[in-house]
Amino acid sequence: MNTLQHKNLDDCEKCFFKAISCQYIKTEEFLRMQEQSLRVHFTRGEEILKQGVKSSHLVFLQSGIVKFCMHDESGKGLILTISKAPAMIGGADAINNGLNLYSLQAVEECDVCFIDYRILLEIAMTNSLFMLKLMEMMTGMFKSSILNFISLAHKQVNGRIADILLYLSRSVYENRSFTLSLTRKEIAEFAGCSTENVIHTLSKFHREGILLVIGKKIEILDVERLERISKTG
Amino acid sequence: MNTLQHKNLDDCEKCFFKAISCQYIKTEEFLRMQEQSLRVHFTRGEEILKQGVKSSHLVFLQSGIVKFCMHDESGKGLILTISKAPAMIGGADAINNGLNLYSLQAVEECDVCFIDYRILLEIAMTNSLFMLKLMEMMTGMFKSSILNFISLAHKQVNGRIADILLYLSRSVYENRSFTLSLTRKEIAEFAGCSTENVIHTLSKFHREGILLVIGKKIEILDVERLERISKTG
DNA sequence: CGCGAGCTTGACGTTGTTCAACTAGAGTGG
DNA sequence: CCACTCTAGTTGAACAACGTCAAGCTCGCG
Repeated sequence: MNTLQHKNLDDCEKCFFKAISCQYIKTEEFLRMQEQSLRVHFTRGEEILKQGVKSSHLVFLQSGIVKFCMHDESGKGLILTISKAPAMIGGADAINNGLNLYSLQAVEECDVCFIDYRILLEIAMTNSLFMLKLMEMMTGMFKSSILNFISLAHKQVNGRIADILLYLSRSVYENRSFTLSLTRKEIAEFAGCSTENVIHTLSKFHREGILLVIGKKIEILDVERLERISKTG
Repeated sequence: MNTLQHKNLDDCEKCFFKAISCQYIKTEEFLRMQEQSLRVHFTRGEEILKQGVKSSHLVFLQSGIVKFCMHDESGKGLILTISKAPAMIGGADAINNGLNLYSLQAVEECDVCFIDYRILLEIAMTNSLFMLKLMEMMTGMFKSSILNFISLAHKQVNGRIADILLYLSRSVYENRSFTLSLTRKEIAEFAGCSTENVIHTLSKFHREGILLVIGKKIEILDVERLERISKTG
């Protein structure tokens, strides 16, 4: 499936999840968790988590970019959201009942930690503040996908693409200019429209001087106009 | 704003939230929470919670049906989901940072409890199992709206209306035949389409023998066909 | 009896999908 | 080193889906 690195203290030293955890729990508790955790490297296109499978681990993204996706009954793909590291990206389902709501797939090279849910819970049970923090991270995870949906569900394609570009620029690549790690087809699955429509819209924005589009390289030239398009739908 | 009933032991006796809570916490702890809680009655159209306002209370729906809604920049309404009692309907935002993501509005006569978040948290901090249960209820709340979105975001109107009808029938009214407490306009805001389109689609389903539609009264005659429409988009 | 809100219908233009044809780069194998 | 093929991207045209508009309907309420 993919190269599995050994648990490596060096990797965990600079870990964001460790930093947060150790504000609340003792280092030896973290190490106990770490022993039962897996750190795995994924390359573009590999599946990190599979929709419908029982989730027994909390999933934390150390580096890279992932997509949250689903396949509906007709087989068409569908992207819920895109997240960049560091972030909690899965496992909240473990709390409830257990089946993953969505699949996770690497969009770029990724490092991912799978943290054994039982041990995590065991530790969290003795530490309310830590539990609260976990809760916060999980609801935050849901929140961001809901916000994405809201911006997408009731607008037409111009506005949706504008939203996606603004989102990618602000929250993923954190730059007005970026090199897409998504294909046009993936953008289409994110926007809920056809690939051709994405291309038409991108080249329209390009013609109108809102964007600079050269293959995978995109630069937002006129942020305000893009925001206006996002608002007017 | 609305008629405010006094805290009434009788009302709380049959409360679902109490039943769940008291599996984990002591009765006197619950009573302490109850003292700082408000039970409020709402009638159709009244606003229970306002988007953007700081949330300081957990909101629990005792009886009735509510809609989760938002207003986008252009002022168009937008319904995230519909929930029936008993359910946790708001306040998960309190954990995070505080502003309500969405508004809540009564669709029918409703009884709602506002539970002071600080006291709830105080109690939950001393009781991990209770905290875990709360966490479960909150993630469940998000989950249901995500599931709704998924079914809606990437289908065309036929499929979306079919989904909404199936959802209302199964999860809200719990009957193949029901009397809508929503207007066509509200269904349109749920489905993300125009009011006219809702009407066209409903009467098409009626003509084709899938539904019986007489004003607000709807009966699903051919569940299988409706499911097929939901799947094929 | 008249008014207004919600509902219904059909016509028409816009938006978006589908299809088919074409281009460009990246392997692959002889 | 050159076909060959595969995938991603691009373009335009035809067609279907959907929103908008305008008109009329129905029912409840004053």
